[in-house]
Amino acid sequence: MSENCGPSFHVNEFVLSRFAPYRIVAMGHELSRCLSRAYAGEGLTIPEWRVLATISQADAIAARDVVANTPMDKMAVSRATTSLEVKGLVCRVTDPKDRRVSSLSLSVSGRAVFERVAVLALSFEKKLLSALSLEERESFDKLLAKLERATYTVAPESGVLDFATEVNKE
Amino acid sequence: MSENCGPSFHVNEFVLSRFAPYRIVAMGHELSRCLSRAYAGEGLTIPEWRVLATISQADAIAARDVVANTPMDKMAVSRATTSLEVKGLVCRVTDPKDRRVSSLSLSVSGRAVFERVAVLALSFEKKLLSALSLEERESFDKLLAKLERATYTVAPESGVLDFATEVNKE
DNA sequence: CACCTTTGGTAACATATGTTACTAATGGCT
DNA sequence: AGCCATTAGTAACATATGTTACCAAAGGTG
Repeated sequence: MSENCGPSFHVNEFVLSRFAPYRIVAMGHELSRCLSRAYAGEGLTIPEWRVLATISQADAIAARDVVANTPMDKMAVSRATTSLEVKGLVCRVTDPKDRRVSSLSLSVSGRAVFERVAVLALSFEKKLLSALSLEERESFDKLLAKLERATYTVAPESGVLDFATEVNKE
Repeated sequence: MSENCGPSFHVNEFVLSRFAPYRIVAMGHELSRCLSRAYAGEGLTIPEWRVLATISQADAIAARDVVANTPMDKMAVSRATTSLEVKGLVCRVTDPKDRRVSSLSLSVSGRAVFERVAVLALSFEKKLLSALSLEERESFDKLLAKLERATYTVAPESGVLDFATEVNKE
């Protein structure tokens, strides 16, 4: 009781509604839900839309690069890709140079679907950001970028922020 | 082709990595993953931790109020509450005034678990926000609050932002 | 006080997501 | 070439999450 030199804050400080990570997660959840209306109309699921949108950013892209550029593991990408292929929205071609990788590209109808959804998505973003002034928008963009950098500055291989060290050390 | 007076932006504007809602969702996903390490050590799942944290904010609270204050539907809350009760971390008592509602409160060990996790969570938040200066932190807080208001300013009963109207109108 | 409506919560089912292995293809390395 | 380590992707299983329908308790309203 006299050796009380642990973490410097008291638990009473914890108020869920003011806890930044929670607020971001909760908002992300709600945004996701709102946005899903845009692609649900096209019969797309969230991972399908993410894969579609990621492929759209290039002429062709390997599945592993989709994994590297989205918050999805390779299984999720694999599943979404398969169903997109079944729907005829993406073409999957085995790369002759390295027959392990499959090169993904949008079909004509895939690009059409993407464009219709993209228009809705941009409209949504516009409406959301209209809550901020131009300067505020720029400011938010910068702050978000800084936090992204902090978030993705990962511990060696665990792929996660190592926050326990600060607490556990004597 | 000559009547091209649709939405004012072109699809080429859509770049996933600059799409604000996506960035927020992706960051939320990563934060969630990082944070889960804090309560995984206590054997808690994400919804369990949310319920625990929400109950901790009051002496006792009805399950429906947990639903109202978290991004979870009532089924998710029900399940998490049941398992927390099984683990002896929360007490569920039927309200004698209205026997439909169950009043939830933390047990002694439940509070202990909460406090241990809360310390880790606060430490994590501190580390995350250390990427920002004090002024930046205040600024981010305000901007986030504005966006939250915009996000949760819902369409009548759908509970979602009504962004389609802007697009569909002639 | 019956009757209909609303509300809090759960059961049971369907779907989605995460995990662990496994296969196939490749790239060194000796 | 022969062998081991690595990589891309998937199958099969276990969990988790979402949906629908349901029950039991309240709250009105005639």
